[in-house]
Amino acid sequence: MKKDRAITEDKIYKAFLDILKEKGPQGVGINAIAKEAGVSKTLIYRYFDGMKGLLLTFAQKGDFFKSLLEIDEKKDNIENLKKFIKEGTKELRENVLTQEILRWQLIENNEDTKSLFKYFNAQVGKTFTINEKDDSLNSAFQLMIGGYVYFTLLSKFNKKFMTTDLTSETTWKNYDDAILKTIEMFSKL
Amino acid sequence: MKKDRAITEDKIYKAFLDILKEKGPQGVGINAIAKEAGVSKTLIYRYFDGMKGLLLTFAQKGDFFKSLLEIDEKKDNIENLKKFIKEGTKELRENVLTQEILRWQLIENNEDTKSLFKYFNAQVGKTFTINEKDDSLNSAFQLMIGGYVYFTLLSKFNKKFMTTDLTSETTWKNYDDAILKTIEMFSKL
DNA sequence: TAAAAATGTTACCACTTGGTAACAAATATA
DNA sequence: TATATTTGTTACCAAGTGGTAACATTTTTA
Repeated sequence: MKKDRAITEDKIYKAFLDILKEKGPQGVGINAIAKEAGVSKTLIYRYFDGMKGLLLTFAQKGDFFKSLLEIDEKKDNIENLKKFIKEGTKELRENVLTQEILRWQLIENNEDTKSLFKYFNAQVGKTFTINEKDDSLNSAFQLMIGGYVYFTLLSKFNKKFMTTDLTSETTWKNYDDAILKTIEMFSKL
Repeated sequence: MKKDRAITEDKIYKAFLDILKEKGPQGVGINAIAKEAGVSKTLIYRYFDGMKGLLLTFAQKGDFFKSLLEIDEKKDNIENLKKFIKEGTKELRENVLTQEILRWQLIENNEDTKSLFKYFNAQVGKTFTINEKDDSLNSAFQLMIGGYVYFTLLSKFNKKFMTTDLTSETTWKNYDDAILKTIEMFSKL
């Protein structure tokens, strides 16, 4: 049998990502990862120092949130901000990995996840800060982004929120428009 | 030893509520409940038909969300709506049980939780529908409520969101104000 | 009071969890 | 080539999971 540590490490890491994407944070466990990777779990401890190290590697590689970073960073005028919102919300709904990390932060925060959340949130902070001038716009904006995250996560298990269809593309467009409209109104004050 | 089924059922149910409040959805398990109640787990199956029945009982009793129902239902004018928002958000931040059910909906949806979520969401729907007229106000309002829920749940494990302090009372007041302000602006269109 | 029914506990089951020790096989080094 | 070293698997461990069967005790009914 051929032996290659680099390949094995890759198999483990890929298995971790796949499980996180498919089963969410609850599915991520040593046994499950080893099984998915088709490899003995001993190697996860030897090469990654277990779950803790695996999450640290994940955090440092920063495989999440990448496409958002490519968006134009200039958010000083309304036009750029609009574009940023549109791209950002789209990215959020498409990037399952990012969704699962956000979900993760809602259900636990221990020694293992500590590093992951720290790196992730630093990344979010760098990307999502807008203006410090208007305090009420800032709050309104935060709430709406938070709401967008909430409904995105909710849509994994629920097709509807009250009467709103979370599977409909129109719903998300309405959300986008509502954010843009709100920002415009606040800007005209 | 004294034997009384009613008392035992109560101990089990209370234990379930306590665990859900303290440990969240992940802490809720047959063994944990039996231990907390100080009772043999066999009785949970005999009296409640296991987890499934326990959640059904919970759903039907409707111990969640109760204080919100006492708020004046008239939300036709701005003043009443404002009051409703203020009371509603306060209730959300104080009612841990409601928070944990909301959290639960973000991480699973199986045969056991089905009934619970159904009853709970029906209750939410009855309480939170406002106006069907203005579509963009509705979307904006939903997003902000969703954001409020998101940050409330997030605050259990995270003290901050970006630069915002989620433990500060001022933060939540800012959120309240932002919602009210947004509603006012939309109403004046 | 005697029999039947309801209530409760103990002990077990098979399965999964994270974690490690012992060993075998392949690769690198001398 | 001989010997370390690295890579990998198997087999185990203790603890925890949901679930049930067998048994003891108390309460109710006849």
